Amino acid sequence: MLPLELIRRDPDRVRRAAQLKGEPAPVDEILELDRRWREHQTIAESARAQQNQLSKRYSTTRNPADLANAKHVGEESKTAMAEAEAVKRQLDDLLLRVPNLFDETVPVGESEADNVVVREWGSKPDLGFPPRTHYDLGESLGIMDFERAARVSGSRFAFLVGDGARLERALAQFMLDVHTREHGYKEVMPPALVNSASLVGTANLPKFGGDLYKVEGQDLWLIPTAEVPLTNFHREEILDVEALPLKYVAYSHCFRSEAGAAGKDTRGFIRLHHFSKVELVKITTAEQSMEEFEMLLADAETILQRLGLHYQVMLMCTGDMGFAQYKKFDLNVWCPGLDRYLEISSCSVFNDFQAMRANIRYRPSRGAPPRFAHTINGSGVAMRVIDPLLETYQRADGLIAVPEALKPYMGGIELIGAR
RNA sequence: GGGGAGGUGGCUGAGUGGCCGAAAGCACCCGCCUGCUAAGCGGGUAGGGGGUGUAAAGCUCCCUCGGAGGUUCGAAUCCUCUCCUCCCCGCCA
Repeated sequence: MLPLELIRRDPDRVRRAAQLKGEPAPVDEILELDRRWREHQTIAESARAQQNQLSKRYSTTRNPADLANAKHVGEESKTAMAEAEAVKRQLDDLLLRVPNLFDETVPVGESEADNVVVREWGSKPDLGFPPRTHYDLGESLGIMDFERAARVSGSRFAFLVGDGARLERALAQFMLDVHTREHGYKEVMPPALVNSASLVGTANLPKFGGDLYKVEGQDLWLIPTAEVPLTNFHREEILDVEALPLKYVAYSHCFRSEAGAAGKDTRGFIRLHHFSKVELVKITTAEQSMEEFEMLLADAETILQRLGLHYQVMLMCTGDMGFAQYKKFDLNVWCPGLDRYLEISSCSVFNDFQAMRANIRYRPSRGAPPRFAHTINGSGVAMRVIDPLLETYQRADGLIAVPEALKPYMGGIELIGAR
């Protein structure tokens, strides 16, 4: 969230940022509630101060008049305090609904049409035959099964079978190895269920609960991404500045109910209720965060480069970047069969927006007051990288060549789908 | 799931109704002392919020001893609920 102090001092800046992001921001209500909260709090606290004084005096004098007065102002303070707390609760709830500001380098725009390609790597492959889609290939090779998944679970689920399942395992292993051995991330196996406080921390709640699966009757939710447990790993902590940046990588399963998304990307291994990915999370100082963000993006790109997949780096515009993000890049990988780019990674920096919600701080130097950390995350990368991989490495005979980087992880096989 | 013991500051740990935002120790910081270091001596060091202040500092008030309620003029301390940790038993991948 944004500091209340900032909203007080420069409400226009907050309003403008929200407007350019296409998000509502209850700035006027907040200012009014803030005024009322402070008013009630002042009354309550001065009554309380009187009560403390009288109580203290009574403890030595045992004067019945002090006791009576203490009781009286005690009641006054209780009433005013209740009022102040009620207002504060409303205020806090609204504060959680104010979108983040954005970096000055973010292009202003309304939709994905205004996003900017900042660089490309590789080029569209020329297969020399009409390319097939990954789901066509996957089903005919028997490595993806959507029909049975629909029967077992419902629409938008998938089975990976045989070499397909092995490919997922190989990719996870490969990505984790690169990030832990070469990029210095610490591997984590996080819980897939988290409580609502964690989801508030990463800003999935209170606004986006509809996208999540919740366990009935319990304060537990299935994670939509490992970002949630990884970022909240240090919730309510004051970190040692020497330990920063903290870098974590996790392979996890992700669950999204994707409300309202019906009709788009209904075919293929694309928009599933349950998928997996490798996620990168960093916790840094304010000074380091932009540099660490660029490095995290490069770490994610490394995976695509090693896999030999053509991609573009897309800088998201204000209208397409989301509620919590301060700046965001997508990595879009070319899919010859789908004949379009598919988002395989999304890398974001949040500044202190999440850290304020999750209360993650560090002490810049000994004796200095704690400051909120900056958080960064990105997919490194999503398992649906399988899609461009199948489509890029398909052969005219319908089999899939195993990319060099994955060969050590695929048990020596050269071709996927060969009997 | 059943029975028992606990959750206090950066850490260890005392505190069972007011003199406690909290002893003592460790760690850390400043100073003294010492040829240097160590030891010793003196002092300091929790977080959040309101008011005041151009701001930093300062001054002042309030809150916080896992969390939420309650009793009381007054709660770390008493009561209720809840979460978490540890030990024993049961069950289990």
